[in-house]
Formats: sequence, C-alpha cells, structure tokens
Amino acid sequence: MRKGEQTRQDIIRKAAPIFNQRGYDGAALSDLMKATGLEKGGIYRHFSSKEALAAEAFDYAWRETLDARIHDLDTIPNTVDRLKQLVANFVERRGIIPGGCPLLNTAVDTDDGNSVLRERARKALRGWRSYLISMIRVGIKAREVRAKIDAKKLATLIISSLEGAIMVYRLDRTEEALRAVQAHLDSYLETQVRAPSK
Amino acid sequence: MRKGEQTRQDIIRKAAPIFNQRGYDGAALSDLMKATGLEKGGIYRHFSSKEALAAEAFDYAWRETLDARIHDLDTIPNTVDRLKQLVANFVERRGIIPGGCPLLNTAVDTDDGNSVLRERARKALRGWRSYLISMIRVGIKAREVRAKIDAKKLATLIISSLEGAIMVYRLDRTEEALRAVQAHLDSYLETQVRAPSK
DNA sequence: ACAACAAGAGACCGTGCGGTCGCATCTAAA
DNA sequence: TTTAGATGCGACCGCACGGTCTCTTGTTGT
Repeated sequence: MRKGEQTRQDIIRKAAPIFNQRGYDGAALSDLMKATGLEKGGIYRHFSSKEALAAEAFDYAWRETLDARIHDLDTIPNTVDRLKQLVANFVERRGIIPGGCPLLNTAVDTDDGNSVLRERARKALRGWRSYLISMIRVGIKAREVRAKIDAKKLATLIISSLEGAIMVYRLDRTEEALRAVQAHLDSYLETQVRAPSK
Repeated sequence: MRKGEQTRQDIIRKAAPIFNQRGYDGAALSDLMKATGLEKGGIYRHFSSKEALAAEAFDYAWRETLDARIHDLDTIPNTVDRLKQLVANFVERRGIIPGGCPLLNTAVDTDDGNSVLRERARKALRGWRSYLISMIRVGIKAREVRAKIDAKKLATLIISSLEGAIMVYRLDRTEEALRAVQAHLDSYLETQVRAPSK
C-alpha cells in the first residue's frame, strides 16, 4: 500500500514536465512510459485515464510554480517591496517545471474542449489572483499602498503583463520582454502604488 | 488554372480558424475536410502536407489579425494617440479569426518541436515589434514622444501586456484583464510617454 | 515463512490519424 | 465542340494512439 502511493506521486512528478512541454494531446502515453520507466499497465494501475493523470500533473506543476513565485515573500515586511520581489521571483525563478508557465500553457492548450483540465487552470488563475488581491488589500489597510489603488485591477495587470512576457520570452528566447515588464512594473509600483511617506 | 488557385485560398481561409482554435495536432484532417467541404485528395492537391497548409493558414490568420490591430492608424496624426488607438483596436477588434490571438496560440502550441510553424510565429512577432518600434521612433523624432523613451522596451511592454491580457481573457472569459491593461497603458502613455506640450 | 493481496507487465484491441494514388470529372483554350 | 490538362474524389495504407485485461511478480502483515 505504501509503495503504490509513492509510485503514484512519482508518476505525477515525472509526467508534469511532459504535459507542460508537449500539451495534453502531444504527450503520448509512450512518452509518459519512457519518463516514468513504467509500462502502460503500471501507469493505469494508478490513474483511471490520461486525463485524470494530466489533471493531477497540472495541479502539481502549478503548486510548484506558485511556490517558487511566492517564495520567501512573507519575510518582506512592506507590501510594495513584497510585490516587487514577487515580480523578481517570477522573472528569475521561472522554469521550475520545464516547458514554461503551466497556467499559460494549459490555458491555451485547453481553449477548445478538455473541460477537466480547463477547470483546473481556471481555479489556478483564480487562486493566484486572490492571493495578489488580498496581499494588496493588506497593503492598503497598512497604508503602504495608496488607498485609491484598485486591488483587483493591479493584480490583473501584474498577472497579465508577466504572463505575456513569458510568452514572448518562450517564443524568441530572449529575456528582453521579462526585463522590460519587470522594469516597468517596478517603476509603476514605486511611483504610483507605494503610499507617499508621511 | 484559376479555379485551382481560388480553391487553394478558400482552403487557407477555412482552415485558419480550425488551426487557431484546436492547434496543429488538434486540427484533424477530417476537421479541415468538413470545414472546406472537400475530400482529402482535394486538399492534398493544393498542399504538400498538413504542416505546409498550417503554415499558410497561420500567415493568413496573422495578416488578418495584424490588419485589424493597425486598422486606420495612419489617419491619426499624433504618435501617442496612435498607440492608444492601437491598444483600443487590440481590445475591441479581437476575434477576427476565431480562437484568440494566432501569435499567442502558435507560440505556445509550437513550444516544443514544429520548427516550420514556430519560425512563422517568430517572424510575426519580429514584424509586429518592428512596426511598433519604428512608429515610436517616428514619434520621438517628431517630439511627440519623450526622447528618453526606449522604443524597444515600450514596444515589448505593449505587446507583452496585451498578449497576457488575451490569455487571461480567454481563460476566464471576462474582459477585466483587457480593460485593466488598456486603462493602465493609456494612463502610462499619457503621463510618461507623451512629450509635455511646450 | 507464508499467505493474501497490491503492483506492474505487456500482449492485445479498436479507432482515427496523416498521407497516397489511380481514376472520374470538370474546365477552358482552340 | 473537342480535348488535354487541371481538379477533385475516396478507397486504401501503415502507424501510433488511448485503453483493457490477464497473468506474473513483489510487498507486507502476521
């Protein structure tokens, strides 16, 4: 009973990069077999279908990715500094799971059909957005962030521009877009978001 | 001889949304057959492979998309106003080709393999970026845009944040991200990019 | 040590894929 | 109106896919 659970987690860990790199359709069972070192039957013992495995693999990939992005953030006292560090984490700690951002990939990959996987991606986006929003609201309450800042809009702006930069980065293999967006967000956070010191 | 060429263009036109919605692997020949009303042989008469058709379909889709985004821009005299209109076009005239932005879709879709299609996407990104850069540089020369603005960085910022917003829009089906990014870019263009009137 | 059962192997299945090709039909220049 | 070449049809091919199932092997509690 314990061996099985460990194998199961192993499959998820090994499958996640495959799905993230090749997409759901592009990730063949033969690829997953090679990556895990298991035969077909060994995989299907633990998952009812490819879709079920893909869903768990996405959850795992997103958990790892989000962890990297919010890593050590709670040690930073000021909210604006925390936001800046989050942006920096995003730019520097990308690629925890090979193949780029799982959220971006899965969002595009499941734009038609595949409701199961799509719902996971939706949930991931909502979670990330909520995390940012509440962080910003805490900042507003603490008078570190200007009161007129709309937490929802700022969270959405940060997510959108970072994800867009990842797409460009992935396509032209240059860090330019990531750096440009980071610089812009930093300056915006500093000059328009941070509450003026009294 | 003329009939053939017309059919060929027809296939491209009808195939473009299929590839854009389902991706390269996801677009089965049977889908293309249904969409075009042709049998397999009728399609392969005009294209040497599925990949060759996909490449032409992408070029078509991108041309249409870019056209919509830069539509009527040359009638606007001021560069900053032109940039703002470009952003507005992006937000409002999306969906010329069903399935979202072909550049975003193809970039993610071809992140592994498919070098032919990927090169088309790269070229599209370079072209769009160049278009924006030269537009901004014209603005700098005309003293409509502040001299200290880095044309490359601004172009990259606009592209990244708009494409990221499209991704979010596609995933959660809300215009929130598009509006948030538009509002932010507008305000940034107005306050930080537009040259102060003398 | 052994029994009971969990875990994994791998042959097998039906399906739908991209691609080919010989043939029928349509088009259009003369 | 003829006719040669352009156009389209659709049966056919081999292959790789996701998934199933039976049987062997490994694990673990007693």
